[in-house]
Amino acid sequence: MRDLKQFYFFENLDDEQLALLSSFSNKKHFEKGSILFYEKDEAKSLILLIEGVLKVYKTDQKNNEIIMHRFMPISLVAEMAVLEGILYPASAAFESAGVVIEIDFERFKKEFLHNPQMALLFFKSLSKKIKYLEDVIALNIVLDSTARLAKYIFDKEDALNTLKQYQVAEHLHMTPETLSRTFKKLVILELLEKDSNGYKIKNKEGLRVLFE
Amino acid sequence: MRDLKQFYFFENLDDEQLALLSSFSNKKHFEKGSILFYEKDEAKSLILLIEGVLKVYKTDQKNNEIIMHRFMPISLVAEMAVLEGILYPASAAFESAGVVIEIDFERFKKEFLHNPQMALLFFKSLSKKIKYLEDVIALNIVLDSTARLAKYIFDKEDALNTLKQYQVAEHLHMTPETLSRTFKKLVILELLEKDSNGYKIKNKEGLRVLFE
DNA sequence: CTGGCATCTTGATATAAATCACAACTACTT
DNA sequence: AAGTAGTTGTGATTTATATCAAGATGCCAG
Repeated sequence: MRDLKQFYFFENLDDEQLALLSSFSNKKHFEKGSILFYEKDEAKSLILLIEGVLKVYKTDQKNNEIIMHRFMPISLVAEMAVLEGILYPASAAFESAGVVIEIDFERFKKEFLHNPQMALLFFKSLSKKIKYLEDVIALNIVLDSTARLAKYIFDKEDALNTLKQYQVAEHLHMTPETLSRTFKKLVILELLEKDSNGYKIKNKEGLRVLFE
Repeated sequence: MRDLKQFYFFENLDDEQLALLSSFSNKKHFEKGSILFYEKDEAKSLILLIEGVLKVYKTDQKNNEIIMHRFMPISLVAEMAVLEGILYPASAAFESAGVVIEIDFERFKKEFLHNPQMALLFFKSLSKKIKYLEDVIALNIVLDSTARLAKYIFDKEDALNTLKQYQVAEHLHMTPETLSRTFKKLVILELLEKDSNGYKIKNKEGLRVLFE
């Protein structure tokens, strides 16, 4: 119940509502690499990611993973499947240890959907995701790899060295080799510098020029 | 009011509710090329596209248009801005004559958000858009231009020659030159044939092989 | 029907990024 | 401390697609 409250989604619920919600919610822990759901599994619950990094991906015929979405806490994951009552269109796996809360959707619908405040929160969560996807499109289809990396660094200044480079490469839809070369290029341009902890921004406005 | 009812979104409303909704809704007609809203305009209404083709785009420093989204009827457009109460993050223009219904969001929120059925419809509409965007990502980032065109043709068999080729090229994020060459390739592979009305599918399952 | 503008096609060239191959570095594990 | 697996860096090569430049086709207006 405390876990539910920490999620901005539910912060406006009173204790009674929270207790009700807890009665059909379920907290689960996962290890790095474990699968949250597989493509074509049935979707019965709303899933809130509250800890860890979760990737949603498909595999093509050559067994390449296509990462559709990478979720950080706190997010609502793959709500489409539950809302539409269809099977999961992709698989989800943890890239770190993680924790989720599963909320039984039938009960949720019955008990909470009439609450306008709740509905509005839900809308916002979805539209946030829409914005995220639109950004992914703008980032990946329009910009070249240097610009993509520059924008990525610019946006995540603080969290710059939290992902492995090959994960960043996946996220930016380029190969690790290209990423490595692109980092080097930005160092040569004196926009970044590299020390024992990884890369650090040296000239933030210079980065901006590359993608705007 | 009849216009509202035709939108699947509202088909479950009774007459009283529809009348109420009409009282703060507004139907507007637009000519080809006209602007529905500009980037940084204030968003006060929900916008339903009920006729025509609407593009949502940004322009970069070189004045290239980046098309974020192309809407066909019947869609809910750019709801994020209203939901979050922020300025439009992109501009929208009609590529054909068009009709929209604008619904005052404040009133909508007050009158309808407590209706669970309505809320659920709203959710579905948003999640439909999420799915669309995920498809755009899967289509454009992962597939090469031949596969993109094959999938496009496969999905729109009937509406194959409704857009100009340069519009299709935009949609598939390739140049008209590349599109032309790719069409030719598919004809050589005997998956398509070309007659006076344009291209026609000759081997549909053959097309599928290219993108699956 | 004819000139003129849009669009589409085709060819030649340039370029960004993927791929392939392997070397260098890092961080665990026993 | 050495060995192994996982990660990152580098060079050489290939590939897909964009770009540049012209020509061909279609299509409307007078």
